[in-house]
Amino acid sequence: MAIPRKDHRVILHFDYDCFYASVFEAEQPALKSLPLAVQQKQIVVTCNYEARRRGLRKLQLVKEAKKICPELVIVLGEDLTRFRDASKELYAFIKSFVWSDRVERLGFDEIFLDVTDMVEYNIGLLNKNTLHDSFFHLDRHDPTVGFVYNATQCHGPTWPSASTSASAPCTLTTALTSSSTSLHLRLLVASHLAGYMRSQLEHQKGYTATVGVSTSKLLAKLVGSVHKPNNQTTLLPPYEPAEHGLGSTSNILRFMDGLEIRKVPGIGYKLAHKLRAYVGGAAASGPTTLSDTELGSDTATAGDNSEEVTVKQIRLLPGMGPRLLNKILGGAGAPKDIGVRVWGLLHGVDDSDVLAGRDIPTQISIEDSYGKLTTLHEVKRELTTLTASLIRRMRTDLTEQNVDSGPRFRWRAHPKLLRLSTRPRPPPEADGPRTRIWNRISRSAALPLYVFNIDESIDALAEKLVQEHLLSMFRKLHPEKFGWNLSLLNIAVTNMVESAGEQRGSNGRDIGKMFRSQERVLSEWTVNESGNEPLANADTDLDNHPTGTPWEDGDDEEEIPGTICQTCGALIPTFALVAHAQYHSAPD
DNA sequence: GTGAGGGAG
DNA sequence: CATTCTCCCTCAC
Repeated sequence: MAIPRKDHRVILHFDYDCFYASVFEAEQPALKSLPLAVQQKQIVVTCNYEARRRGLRKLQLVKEAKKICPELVIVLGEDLTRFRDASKELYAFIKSFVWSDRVERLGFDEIFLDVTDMVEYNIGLLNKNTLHDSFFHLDRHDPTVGFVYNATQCHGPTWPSASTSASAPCTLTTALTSSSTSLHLRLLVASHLAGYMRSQLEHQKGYTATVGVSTSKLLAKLVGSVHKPNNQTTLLPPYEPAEHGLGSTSNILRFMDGLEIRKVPGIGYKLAHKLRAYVGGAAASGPTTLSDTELGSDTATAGDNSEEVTVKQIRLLPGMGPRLLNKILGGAGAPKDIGVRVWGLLHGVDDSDVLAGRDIPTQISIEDSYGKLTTLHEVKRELTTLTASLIRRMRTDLTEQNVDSGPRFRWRAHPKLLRLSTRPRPPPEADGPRTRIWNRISRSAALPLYVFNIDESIDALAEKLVQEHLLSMFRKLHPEKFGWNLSLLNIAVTNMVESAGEQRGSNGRDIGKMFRSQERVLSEWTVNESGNEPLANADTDLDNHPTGTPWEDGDDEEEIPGTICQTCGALIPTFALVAHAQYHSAPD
């Protein structure tokens, strides 16, 4: 069995252009020609390119935005439902092109695809004599499905750009035998797939995307952003210095070197700040002056430190390497391997796989921010509103309709934990050089089972959850009777335990089937009075269960004595109650 | 297991 | 500076 080589992977990164604004434009096409901004609270979270042409930027205050562009059309985007729905729809659309299950969503508006198998298959079918008139096969089993393309050149822009004479253009003029050319061909073929998918996305769904083509998530994402919006970029070989003769350098390094460190995914605000501080402070004295005390001081370099620092500058610092990066970036709470990881990132190294999308999230949370939230009465009202939204979300994202005539809904997963977070507003005059930003604080507790009762109204459940759990959690967070001033409330459910159904991975289907038949067994017991086997037996006898079930052919809905399960909403016959409760109790 | 904190869009 | 409203992961305890 061949071991798949990481540097042979072909990865695409899709990034929908100004996604929130595009969702509104797709709903109301008349908006496309107007400057459009999406508002959350006092912030413009994103705006379309009409608005950007007039000088608007992301994350600007609405006040400033209006001043810059008085004719700006502003829509409210605090409710994320429409964005979540559009994101899911586009994800399913993109996924339908891809053969492997390696299609990973990042946030609402980005997708990574591993298209190695599609590219290899299509390279195998190329005819060297008619490359200019090739056919890209999108279906292994139906040779009529696909599109024609010119396999003698890349589709769309490249990095370095085709016009720069220094590097080989993205064409197939060289021998087909060198390793560089084989990578070249893979990326070239992938660029055509990317172009085709972008046009399908635009014409069938009305969304444009910016796409990157390379061999890792890191590189595909970074190179994609070279040509924005509504375009694509392929990072050309050579990817190894040795590949292209003496004196040449890897395009990976040349590309990475030009980037500002903050642009590199994995180097966030904090790490970039530490790196810039080191460049600014250690330039004169060198690496030996770096002491532990110096590293702990956040304020030593306050004020300045906003200078642009590139990957190259960091890489070429005296003594730079994983060890020094560990000293600069390590410390309390930092990952142990931070030095090696960042050193890899600076060199464009990223071995992480494109993960198959999960269909159950690890966490669901709802939050709102407030200008004034100071009384218990207000808090209780807001908690109730948020909780109702959260339960609504749990129902849409964690349940599915049953196919048969058992209970109408079944929970696909049960969160075990409830968490309440708040963010106290920083006291107005606690300033000076020691100003600490107050982050969120949180408390968690077991999530009571009654929230899973589908038959209870959402408002009633929300009221109950606030009264019986969230208020006491709030008191733990804020023991003082008053005097607090909150800028944010967040309620989350976490620690999902999947009840049954789809799992990830190659044999996940079989495991899924097994659990599904367990579900079927349970459902049968809710309607089948004649069954007398103990449920525990059904557990160990899944495979022998008859395929025909009593109610699948008949449409009879008989009235059966029993109890509605507080956990899954199923009607449980009295004799099965104990076993059913055991089924719900979480495995350790 | 809990809560803080850093990363992402 | 974070700001919005999320989601994911790792760390010290």
